[in-house]
Amino acid sequence: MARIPARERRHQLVAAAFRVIGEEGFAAATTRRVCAEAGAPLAAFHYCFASKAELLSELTAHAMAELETARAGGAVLRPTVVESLRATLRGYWDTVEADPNREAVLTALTQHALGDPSLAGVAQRQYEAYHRTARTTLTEIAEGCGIRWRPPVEQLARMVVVVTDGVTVAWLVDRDSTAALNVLDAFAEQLATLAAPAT
Amino acid sequence: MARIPARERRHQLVAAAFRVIGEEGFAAATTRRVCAEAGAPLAAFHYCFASKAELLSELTAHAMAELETARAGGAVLRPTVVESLRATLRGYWDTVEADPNREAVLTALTQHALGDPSLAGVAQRQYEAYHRTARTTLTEIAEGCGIRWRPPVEQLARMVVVVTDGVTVAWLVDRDSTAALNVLDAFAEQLATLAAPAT
DNA sequence: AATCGTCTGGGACAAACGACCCAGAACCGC
DNA sequence: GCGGTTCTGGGTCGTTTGTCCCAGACGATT
Repeated sequence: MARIPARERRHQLVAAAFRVIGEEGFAAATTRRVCAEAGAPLAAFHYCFASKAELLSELTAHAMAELETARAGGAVLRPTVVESLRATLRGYWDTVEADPNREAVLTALTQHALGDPSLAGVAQRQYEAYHRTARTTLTEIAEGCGIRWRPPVEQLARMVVVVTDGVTVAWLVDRDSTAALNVLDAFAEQLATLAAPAT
Repeated sequence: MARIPARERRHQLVAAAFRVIGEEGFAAATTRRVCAEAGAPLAAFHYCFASKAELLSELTAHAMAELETARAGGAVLRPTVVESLRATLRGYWDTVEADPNREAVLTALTQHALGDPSLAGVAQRQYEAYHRTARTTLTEIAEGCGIRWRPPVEQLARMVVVVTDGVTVAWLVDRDSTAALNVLDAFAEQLATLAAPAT
């Protein structure tokens, strides 16, 4: 087995855990399974991490960072509001289809955090991050297109989170990309009707 | 320990598993934990069920039956389309708040079924059931209000599933009932704009 | 009251898990 | 080349899990 510095091993193990959870669910992510996926000796696990919880903690941070770059990278500006919304939502969607595992892991993470009291707050922070990126993206579009949002941005942000999340979960189940894009496009049009001329 | 016929024990165990999964997640639902929750001896488990998988299978059937009655009981008719949609969505929402565990179990079930190949198709059937009930409810409203839906009903049904599912998951995380109702009401108004006079 | 099928009680079991340990191989700066 | 650090290999430990077993207590039927 190749000798690999601990720092790099950590990343390998996190990435391996990411794949395992994404493909086989949270329960499959045992220390042995993760090490096998990473091609690492079992001893490497507790050499790199104090405990399994530490791996999970790092994985959570990693997943949320990836999410932030993916969803916040959004805000694609176009001449009209509808087109901007559609392009932005489609931009997000591209990142989902490009790496379905990321979303699978995030939903698995949410689910797991909801039941485990020791992870209380993790799911909340996750969704606060969702709302925050949705809010900034909506504001960028409003400024870029020279409009303002009629309802409070918080409310619109929640709608965005609800729809993107719902679309993603539905797609994870049946992998119907056409239906997913239909819903997102329809949502873009509906959202656009909530724009008003800037004050 | 009271002597209880096997048939009744089965129901007790299923109900106990339901509570455990809803409150503590899928991983907590061990045979011992479920029996303890049901107040049953451990031996009762494998006397009533051939395996844990059989319990899970029965629990899935039970959850989907509950879901069907809850979501399909919908279709509250009002003079206008908007009001009907809003009342129907709120009717569904009442059942969510009345029994949050049901939804928690269903999302946990989806998540679990996505990873486990031996449960392949369970999540798919679950979402097909969602779509079916959404479709019939939308059709009922269309007939009741004397309108027709401009886009294909399948597409609208998916939107309904996406939004209700998304709202539910978001609420399970932060329990913000006001925000949930806001989104549902806004969605009702948006959906109503997709109605056209009957042919 | 004797009998028979039903259910309980208290174990037992192998497997898999997280965690730990330590001798020694590989690598580094010197 | 040498010494010390870094990582690996292969094991062990206690716990928890699903599953199984069986003697015996119970309840209904006769």
